[in-house]
Amino acid sequence: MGVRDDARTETTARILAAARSEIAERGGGGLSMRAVAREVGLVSSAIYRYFPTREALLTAMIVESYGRLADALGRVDGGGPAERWHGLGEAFRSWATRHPHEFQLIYGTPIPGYVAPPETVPAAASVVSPFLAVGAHADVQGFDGTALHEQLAEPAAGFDVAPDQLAAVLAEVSALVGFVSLELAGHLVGTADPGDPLYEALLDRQLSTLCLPAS
Amino acid sequence: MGVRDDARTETTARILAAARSEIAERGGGGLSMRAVAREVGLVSSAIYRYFPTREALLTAMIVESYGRLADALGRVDGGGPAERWHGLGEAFRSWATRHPHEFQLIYGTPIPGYVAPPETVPAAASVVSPFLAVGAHADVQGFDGTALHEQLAEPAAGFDVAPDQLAAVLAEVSALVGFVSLELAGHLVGTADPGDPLYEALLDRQLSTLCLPAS
DNA sequence: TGTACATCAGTGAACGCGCGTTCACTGATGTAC
DNA sequence: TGTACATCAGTGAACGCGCGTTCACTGATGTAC
Repeated sequence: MGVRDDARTETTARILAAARSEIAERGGGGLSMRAVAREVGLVSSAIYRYFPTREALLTAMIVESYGRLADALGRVDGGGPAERWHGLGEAFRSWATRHPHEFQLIYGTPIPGYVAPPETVPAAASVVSPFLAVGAHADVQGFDGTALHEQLAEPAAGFDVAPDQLAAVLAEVSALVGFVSLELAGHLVGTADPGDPLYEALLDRQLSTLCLPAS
Repeated sequence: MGVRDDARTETTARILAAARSEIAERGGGGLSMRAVAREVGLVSSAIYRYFPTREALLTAMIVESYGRLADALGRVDGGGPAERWHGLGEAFRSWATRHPHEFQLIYGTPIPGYVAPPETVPAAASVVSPFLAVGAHADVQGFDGTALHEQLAEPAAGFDVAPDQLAAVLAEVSALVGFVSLELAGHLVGTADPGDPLYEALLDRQLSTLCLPAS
């Protein structure tokens, strides 16, 4: 690792940071190679020494965002399954509130013309994983349709949970995504704004749906 | 209503239709005045005789999309509250699947730089209304926190429902939005894809959460 | 250790593109008398 | 009913802008002998 490699690592980091702040201002769809270069203090063409294409930079940002959200979830600890689910739910919304555009980047409207490459798949899974780890303790009722079980048998085995546990976790995580999306977009203004009490109630409802043991 | 007024009405309709097809191809963020003009067969500046600004055209599209979704929900009928909720859920997802970009336009990532004017608020409410009409028959358990009730007392009165009914309906509608968003974005590929069985299970879970009477 | 060559980060100009919006104009439609 | 004027839809040129990406270049860093 000579001077050159150090510089490359550092510049790459600065580009990613600049891209993140660009996304925070204009959203993922508005991410512009030239704007990022400007912010880093490089001439626009220099970016292409690091990311061959806007798509590549976007992919890096998406993977990084999943990672940061997963990290935030990973910091949740202690308590029994019920407390952990609750903690995960809080951490999820709290991260989204602090990084709305990164949240939208991964769970919002797909960016027109951008196709997520396969490397984003495990990154996306790393967010669902902690929820699944807790969901493995759920005594799920009602997610037991035949078609559903057939479809989910294989992926559930891969995650080491029962099919109805996977089904319930997917449904409940999508409920969290929905709530947070609406809240960030201002759809709750005029009714449940701020959203804290309703989100609390939603999490409590999830606990009773999932029949998670406490302590 | 002379020739001039007729022409104006018709051209306005053609512009809206063109804008809708543009949105279907590039999404709301990519809506371009010039592209719409091109599609209608007008010179680009002519659009400004009809919509003074891109914002205004976007607003018209948003209001129209809410209206179309509300219409689709309005076509759901028959049965008791449980069947109607189920029907509304199906109609919601079905409309979103048929008009993904219009769905994203209203429930997806806010368009950078666009601020929704007040006229979009009643349009948005017209989508929640049918769910609330059914939710008024719900025997809701668990959405009864003090803070939540205080916050929702006034809006709930406006909608002629109890605060815990409003809370539960908001939470459950946001769950539908979340599921459909994830599905449209391809987040369920690899697990619950196609999403029909899981969505069915989600609706069934909602029925039992809401304790809606059948028949 | 010193020299010759290869690598590669960053430069600056250029490509071709599309965008929102303004403006002076034309000609057809509408209105008042 | 006919004429004079006002309205307004649509035109075409122009404004100033930002974009992604390519390319030949320079000079500093790295490597082989």
